[in-house]
Amino acid sequence: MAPSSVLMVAEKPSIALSIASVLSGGRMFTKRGSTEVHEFDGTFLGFPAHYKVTSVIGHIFSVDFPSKYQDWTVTDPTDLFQAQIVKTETNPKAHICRHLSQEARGCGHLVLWLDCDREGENICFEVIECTGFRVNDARRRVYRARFSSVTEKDIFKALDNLAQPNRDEALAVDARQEIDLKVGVAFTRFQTSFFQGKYGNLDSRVISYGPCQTPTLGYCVQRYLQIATFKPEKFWAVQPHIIVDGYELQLEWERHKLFDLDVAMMFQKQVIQDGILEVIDISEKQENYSRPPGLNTVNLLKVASSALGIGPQTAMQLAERLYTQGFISYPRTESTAYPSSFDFKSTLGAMSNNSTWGNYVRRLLADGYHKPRLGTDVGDHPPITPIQLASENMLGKDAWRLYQYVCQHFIASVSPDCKYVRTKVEFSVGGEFFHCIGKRVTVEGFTCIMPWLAVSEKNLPQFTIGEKIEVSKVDLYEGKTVPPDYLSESELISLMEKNGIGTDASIPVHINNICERNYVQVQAGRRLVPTTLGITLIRGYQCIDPDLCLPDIRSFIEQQITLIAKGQVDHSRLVQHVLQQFKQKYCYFVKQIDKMDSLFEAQFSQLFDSGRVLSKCGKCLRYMKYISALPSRLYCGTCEDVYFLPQKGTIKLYKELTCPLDNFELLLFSMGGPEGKTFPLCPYCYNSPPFEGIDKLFGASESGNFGKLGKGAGMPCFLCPHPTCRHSLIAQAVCACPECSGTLVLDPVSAPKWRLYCNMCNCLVLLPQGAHRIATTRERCPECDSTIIEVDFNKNTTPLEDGATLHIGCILCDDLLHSLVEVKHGKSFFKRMGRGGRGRGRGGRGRASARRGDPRMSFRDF
DNA sequence: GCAAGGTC
Repeated sequence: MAPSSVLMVAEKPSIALSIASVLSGGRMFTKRGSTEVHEFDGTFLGFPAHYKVTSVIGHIFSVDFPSKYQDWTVTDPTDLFQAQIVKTETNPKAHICRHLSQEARGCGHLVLWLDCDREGENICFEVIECTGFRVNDARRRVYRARFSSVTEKDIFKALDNLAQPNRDEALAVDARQEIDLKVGVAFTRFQTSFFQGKYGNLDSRVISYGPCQTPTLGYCVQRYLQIATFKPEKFWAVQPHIIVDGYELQLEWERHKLFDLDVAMMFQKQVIQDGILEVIDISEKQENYSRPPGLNTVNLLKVASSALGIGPQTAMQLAERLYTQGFISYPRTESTAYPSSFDFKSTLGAMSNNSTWGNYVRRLLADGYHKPRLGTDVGDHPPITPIQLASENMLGKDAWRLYQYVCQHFIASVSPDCKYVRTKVEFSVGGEFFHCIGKRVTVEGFTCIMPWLAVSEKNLPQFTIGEKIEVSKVDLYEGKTVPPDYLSESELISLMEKNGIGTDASIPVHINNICERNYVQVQAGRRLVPTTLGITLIRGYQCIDPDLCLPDIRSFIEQQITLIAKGQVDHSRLVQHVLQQFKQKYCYFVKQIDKMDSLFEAQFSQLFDSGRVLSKCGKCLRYMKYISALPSRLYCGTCEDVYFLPQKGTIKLYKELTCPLDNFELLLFSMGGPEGKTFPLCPYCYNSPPFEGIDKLFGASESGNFGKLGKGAGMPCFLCPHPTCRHSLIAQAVCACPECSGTLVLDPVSAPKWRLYCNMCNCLVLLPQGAHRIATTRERCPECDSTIIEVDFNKNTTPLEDGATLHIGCILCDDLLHSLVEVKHGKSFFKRMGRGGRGRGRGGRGRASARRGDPRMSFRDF
């Protein structure tokens, strides 16, 4: 009987490799593919079997709305709460689903080695779906391997105790995905649409909302508000000094400080009047300063931010690289407990050849390293440890600093605790009590390797109980309470972890998000300072519905979906119930948005306060202002009208020319880059096309760039069918586009690099270069109906005989003109034009399908 | 254009 095939799937390629290496004893064949497949023969459940071990790369699918909900202008966000959702491949190019389906063919068993958490359980079912296995199929069985580390012992143990995937846990993740998507997208679309373009200096592409990012921002703003509303208070402290063995010693007051000057002065007077201190108690205490447990992601990120000045996003990227290069272990883990099988000796051995800590490590190995602290084992991955020794020039500066910390932390975790003796001497004088504290280190322990954590020693002179000492002076210290500093990134990470906002992998993403959305800025010492936009948003939520920005919103969702995970409630009933609650909150928020808007009004300038004057309004003939903040637009302060403009380019006045239809001054818009189009437009027509159906007639709504710009239909002059205006399509069109159903029009300001561009796609045709002037005429070519153009060559470079400069003809049918034009598409040549080209490349793809409804001849006929 | 979660 042929051995049956077993397909095993892990969450990432590295785990697949580890599992295959263990099960095959290193004798396997590795096949490339979407992800690697490791094959070998062995026994499975007591029978001979052929193994194939492969992996996914995280989630295979992610959720989104169907396309009919994708257009912001037609979808009411309220409808999103009841919308269908679809799962699509997260990374279609990776073809993971196809890969799994192919590998599963002919396999009689599927073993799921996904990470043992809820997300992993969810991915199990994604894998099952792709492979075509069914959970309760007696002929093709599905098994779940449960493992807490990728060690030989654990892998074999898991294989001997195969279980079933847990659908409830997977459904809990489905629920979270749907709730996060619907709530996040609904709020984001609404507030973006509401505020975007309303205020002049509100510069934001999208004003996002999310159950993780918004509470994260909330923490930063909360601290900001504490600082902003802080009222400093004066306080006073009595500070007696004594001189012992020639050294002056300042004593601390048992009352610490008082906020009443008169009372503090009264105590000072009492101490001065007495003038003699009595030692009333001396106590010594052994203090233990614990070595750290194993390093997990969150702690690495905190140290990276606070001590190394490396932000979480960058720190994770560096750690990821160190991991793939084999210098450190897997960097995404919550666990701080080392697996029982961890080989401390060899890891320490690897560390012993370093010049900074090598000596220490060798001593540790010789004297016997310490058992690490217990830590917590979440069952995901072992703590982050070094794997092999690296040097600075192997890694680069920041990667080296991060790596160095991983090494130091590891060594510290198996070092002795630091121990010191704390001495407290207490005094009384004038009925008041004072003390001083000394510290003497007895065992440096792990602080040798983490010197920045060293206990600072303080020596005290010898005192005896009952001893009387003269007070040398009594100061009254005056201080002022100070506000806290802005929230540090490291503090924020702690808060997020504690309150269950995000995970070790996603915490850096959320922090990055609120930076990118312009809600906070990272300032010196990696402290997060909220921007006006960030503050105004949070204050707005606080006015309307504080729940929206509180951390509880995340824990609420988590706690609800946990009911699904435990099988206590039905998945879809719970999702409907939670969404109903959020929908109510959403509707209330929409109803109350004026409250938030009034805060925006106070913080952001109205449109008429900002912008520079650019062009004249055709209605009132006064100048309008150009507002460059996105989305860029014109604002007429007199008419109080807004005219949206094409985005992502530069705009200027076009020679004070005006539109014959509405008298608005024309503008010239240039898209970026050397091959970007430049075209004229009338601000009024651009927003309100004068001829019905114009956008549809010319396909502008599908042409990508123009139909969707700003909030108008987006009709520049090159789409305008005005019969006599010299800027219209009718006047500037030359011939059909060789690439699409558009029309090539003359770029009126392209001299001396004259060119035609397509009014629909990005096809570009270069005209005779260096010509003095090129213009369209009203004549048509009798052969192909293209517009006859007039070229006035430069007299020094004219190709015409006898030094003549003026030539009139059709660029398709006139031999001379045709030999001087060149088709460009984006940055590369794609087609050889005409008969006589001078060494231009041949080949390229075939032409586009037949013209639709454009009577003019095309390039095809050459 | 939008969320949060996995991994690269």
